[in-house]
Amino acid sequence: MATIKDVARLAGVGLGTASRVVSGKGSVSPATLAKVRAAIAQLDFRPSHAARTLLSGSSQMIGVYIPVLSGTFYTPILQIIDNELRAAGLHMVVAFGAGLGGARQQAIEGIAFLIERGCDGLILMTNVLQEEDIGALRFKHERMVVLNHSFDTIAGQCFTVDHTLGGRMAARALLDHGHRQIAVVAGPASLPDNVVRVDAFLAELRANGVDTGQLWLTERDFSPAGGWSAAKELMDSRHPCSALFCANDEMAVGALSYFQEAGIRVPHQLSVIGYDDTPSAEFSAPRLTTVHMPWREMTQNGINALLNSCYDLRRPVTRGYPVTMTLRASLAALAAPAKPTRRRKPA
Amino acid sequence: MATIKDVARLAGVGLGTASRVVSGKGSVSPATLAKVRAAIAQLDFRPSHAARTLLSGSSQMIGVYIPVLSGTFYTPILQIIDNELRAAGLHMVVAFGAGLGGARQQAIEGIAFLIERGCDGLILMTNVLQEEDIGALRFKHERMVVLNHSFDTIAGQCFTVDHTLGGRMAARALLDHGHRQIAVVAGPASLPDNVVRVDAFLAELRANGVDTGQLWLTERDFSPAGGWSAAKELMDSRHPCSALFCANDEMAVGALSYFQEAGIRVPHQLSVIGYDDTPSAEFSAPRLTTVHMPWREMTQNGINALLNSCYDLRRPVTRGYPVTMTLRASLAALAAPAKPTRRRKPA
DNA sequence: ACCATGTCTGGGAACGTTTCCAAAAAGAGA
DNA sequence: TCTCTTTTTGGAAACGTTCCCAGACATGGT
Repeated sequence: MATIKDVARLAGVGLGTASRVVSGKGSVSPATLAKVRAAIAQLDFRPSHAARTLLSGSSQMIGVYIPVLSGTFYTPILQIIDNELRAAGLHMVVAFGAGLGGARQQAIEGIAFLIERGCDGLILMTNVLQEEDIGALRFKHERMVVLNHSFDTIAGQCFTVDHTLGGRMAARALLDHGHRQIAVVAGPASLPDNVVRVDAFLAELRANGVDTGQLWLTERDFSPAGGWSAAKELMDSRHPCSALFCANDEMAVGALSYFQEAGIRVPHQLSVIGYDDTPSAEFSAPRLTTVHMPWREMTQNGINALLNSCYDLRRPVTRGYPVTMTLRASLAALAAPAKPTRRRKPA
Repeated sequence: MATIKDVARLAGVGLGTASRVVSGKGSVSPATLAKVRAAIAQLDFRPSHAARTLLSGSSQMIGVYIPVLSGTFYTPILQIIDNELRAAGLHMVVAFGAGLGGARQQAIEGIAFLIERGCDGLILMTNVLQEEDIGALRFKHERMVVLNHSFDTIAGQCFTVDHTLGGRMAARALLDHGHRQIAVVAGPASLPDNVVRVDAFLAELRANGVDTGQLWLTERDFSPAGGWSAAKELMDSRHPCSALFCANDEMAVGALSYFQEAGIRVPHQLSVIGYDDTPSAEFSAPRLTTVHMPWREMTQNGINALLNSCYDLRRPVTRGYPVTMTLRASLAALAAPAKPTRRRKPA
């Protein structure tokens, strides 16, 4: 790889002059400019990123931690981040959870990797860290934002969507369509964002006179396989219900797969709604009605806040983003509200 | 951030000694070792990656280029790469296609970014580059492998799966289940790997006496939306057929979504098979029969070859990986082979 | 001719490591 | 005690950049 010294030598100029041409700062005579440009082209010179980072202390790199790459939840957000950062002339480095330890240990290690790599700022998507981890982290690396989870100690650097509103809207959508016998597949009880949405969902049902005490509810791990097994368990239980709320789209997709297999017709026999509005909801069979969470707005504002703190910018940062419902075929109005839904035994 | 100078000063030793402790190379007396270790812990010292890279010329980083992050195709492969690299003590940096230019321009830019970043080696997943781009690239950066596509000029650095066999197996699966009236949704004609699998599929049908001249075939862009619209077009055409082959799983999932919507029962009225065996196939409705391509084997061998060339290793590299069928509910045997399938008009 | 005011240029210093090399210290054998 | 080896140590050099400073050179006003 050619260095700037080679460029300077070939162009017959000094180091400083060559550097001025490369960086575009400082004045250079037109004749020299042309000479150096030619040398750069001839040698296919590209400045060493490592050297620049070492000298300037800034890597122009933002690190992103996500727990897993698979699934349909994180990748769209990653895509948004990458686009925004590129537009700002920055680059994204991603770390995933990996290794032997538990989710918390993986997160700590992944984040350590990003710091070590010299990232100017960090974007963290994890809800398994404890406040104390954040405390230790803040000591090492101040410039970071957290997406989709709020840590009390750094609430100002956390950007979340309104899961209370999301849960409530899911309930409203079902109630508005006449459903009152509703089953729920919740996510892990250890994840605060899951708890918030499910609690809000149940609260809204109660506020409308639904007895949530006798409602069928189970907990799964946010995976399609979990949704599938939960759906099977629900059907096997023969618990009467006309609608199913899944706390994320992936579980809803898994549930739809089971219902098709079992011969349960969605939405005619059973309505299903999801949560998140990930790409997997758009072409499921049937297409999934789901709570559209403002991931894009959350992400963009988080990035803006981070860049402000990293590079002394004044990008606008707002909080509180609208939650909407994406209505698709998996939700239908209950024709006869009072009568329990008839269901077939799985084929 | 503390530097090794701070460590040396705090421990009361010279720079070289501190460095020896950090890198673990060279002999240090037990007493000094303890002192330096303590200083490192106290200052929470972490060696600067940039400085190491600058000095050694090796970044311990492997760059991966993929065209898009969304969808279910690339992420599992990315996950495999990340796991393998971590196990080897290396790190992965990913670049996606982004920006204004076409796919080819995006790939060139993304790869340029990876080179600039100082990656020791490159893993490229793209079939839009031309041989001449590879030629230009090879001039700049020799250490690279290409996955899922073969460039003649660097065939030894390309790792692919056998799409001829894959296409043939898809055909065999349908023929074995009695299907002879088969529709096809191909991928983009510009992508060689698509062409190979579809040609092999058709060839196998012909070899078994199916007249592929009058077979219904359309071309889409590998997306679920494309699969959906192709399925609709097929139904609207009222072309008689008992099975549909989609050239990838994403299109198959989109097609399944349409069939559900239109009231076409899969597999009873129409069998559907996909290609790739991505995670999206596992919990579709119905679950998708698909050609399981050996992505893991391909990826691992590609990584091995790359690491051999980057770090003078002797990891085993093989070629030619088994292709299998993953049989799921979307494929059923044709009960009455001679009789055309009855179909309803979409609701 | 002289000085003031620019514009342009070249090279040293610094960034944080590791890798040398030489020197100091410590044993070991006589 | 002296010499010869071995272990341990400290610091200079280098990696490729950018920034700064000083100097060269031109321009223009007196």
